[in-house]
Amino acid sequence: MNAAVAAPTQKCTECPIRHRAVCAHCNPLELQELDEIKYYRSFEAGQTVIWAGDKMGFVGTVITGVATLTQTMEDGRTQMVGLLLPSDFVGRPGRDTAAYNVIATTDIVMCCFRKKPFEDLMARTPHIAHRLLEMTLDELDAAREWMLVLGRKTAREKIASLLSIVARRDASIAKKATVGPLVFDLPLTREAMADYLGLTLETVSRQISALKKDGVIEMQGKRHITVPDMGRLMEEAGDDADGGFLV
Amino acid sequence: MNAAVAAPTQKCTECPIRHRAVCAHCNPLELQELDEIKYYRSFEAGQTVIWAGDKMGFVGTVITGVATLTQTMEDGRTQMVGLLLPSDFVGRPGRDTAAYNVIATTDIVMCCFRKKPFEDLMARTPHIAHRLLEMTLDELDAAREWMLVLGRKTAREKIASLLSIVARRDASIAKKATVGPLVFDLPLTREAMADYLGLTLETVSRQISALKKDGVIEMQGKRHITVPDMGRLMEEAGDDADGGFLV
DNA sequence: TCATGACTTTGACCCAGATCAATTTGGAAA
DNA sequence: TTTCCAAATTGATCTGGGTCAAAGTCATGA
Repeated sequence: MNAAVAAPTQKCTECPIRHRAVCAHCNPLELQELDEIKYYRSFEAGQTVIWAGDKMGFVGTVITGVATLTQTMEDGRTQMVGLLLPSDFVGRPGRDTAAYNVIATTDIVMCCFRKKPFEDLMARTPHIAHRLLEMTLDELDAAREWMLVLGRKTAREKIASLLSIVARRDASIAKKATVGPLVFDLPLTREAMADYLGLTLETVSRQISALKKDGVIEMQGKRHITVPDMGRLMEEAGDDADGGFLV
Repeated sequence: MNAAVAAPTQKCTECPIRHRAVCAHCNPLELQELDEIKYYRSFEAGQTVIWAGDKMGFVGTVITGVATLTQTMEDGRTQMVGLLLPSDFVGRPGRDTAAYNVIATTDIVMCCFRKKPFEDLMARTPHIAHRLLEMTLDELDAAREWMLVLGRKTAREKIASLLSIVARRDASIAKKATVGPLVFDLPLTREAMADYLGLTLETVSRQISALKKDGVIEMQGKRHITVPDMGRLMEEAGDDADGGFLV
């Protein structure tokens, strides 16, 4: 039950998130040593956690809520490069300025560690580096999966891919069965979805309407979504139905 | 001079590649212990090093030549998700099947380590995990930079971005000055460039012709390129001229 | 030298998604 | 309850890049 004191190499038993050994219910890095230097910070929806280029004196994980990592070009075009759901790690040991804007899209709570103590502990504790390497490799896989979405999928497939990712992450966390209808809240505005997928918000809106019309999804209000058939949604996303998605 | 025996934490003095502490001239992971278990493999241009899903019993780094990491959808759409230039690492400790197709686009030489001995050594040698974490974080940055290219740049900007990356990597390795004209060979076919950038090969060809016509680049034959003004090229790529690119 | 075939370029046309422009919706505050 | 307004939807039109098709180039080996 008490996942916080599970052996370091053991996966969290509460949250069977694919490819992720830690989750919001656990000590984010599964190490008791870290408990002593952690602290919590919360941010409101819309708040910027940190701007690209700013000094970043901490690392941490998202405990609850959703944040995004974005890049912006001088003319304002922006691309989301990371979607931070509960259990995701933020920050980079060994670098002292943030490379991306980190923005809370819902109210969030983060578990943070000041960078210096964290790095010291990491130097002393080989397991942290292993854990962090594993997490970083998972993130790299997710980024590469996303590159296929950005480079080769149609607008409809892109939307279906995003819904599929959020639905599965949400379902994992909530420990719902993966068969039968799936219900979840979209934690992103249409604009954020557009920035995620390299589209405009109008196209996002149109494609969501189309998926709704075709019965792939049902909506209650603007954010609450029901997926009657997850297999159908994944088919729309252009994925093998057995699910290659790594997020 | 003998970079292979440099202290593990020291950057390679031969190849000042931004964000990368190792290069083709060095022991790929800067650890003498690894010398004892390494072996070399070469592949001819066009050869597949490994298919996605196949068992992968080794990890390694590219020593010379260029390879690519690609993903393919059932209908044949393919997206390159990694460009492996000399010093880049391939393979993932802790996973036994390849996640992507690895294809040699030129003749290549790789320095390999059988996975089991490598993992054993990694468990015993904390520095390897740190080194690998650092490299993986660099790759993640590169992947995210690439996501901006895929999601938000125009075809012309995409081509300029790719040329800019290859030019800089090539220039770094060859230790050329970064001012004045830059000369290099494109190690990719038009089709591979298209798969990198999420374009068609026709669009790639047209945009290269356009950059040539506008004097941004000059070409001798189909692969040999001269960049008279690197700043101009980076401007075309939509980057700040001080160079944000992480590859 | 010529034939071969892979790679590249160029042209003509089309369409998915962008852009511009109104509305409409739904949730929160008064 | 009504008001308000950011977020979302929908329509009309435009265009960058895709698609299909036809040459052009060049390295290779017979």
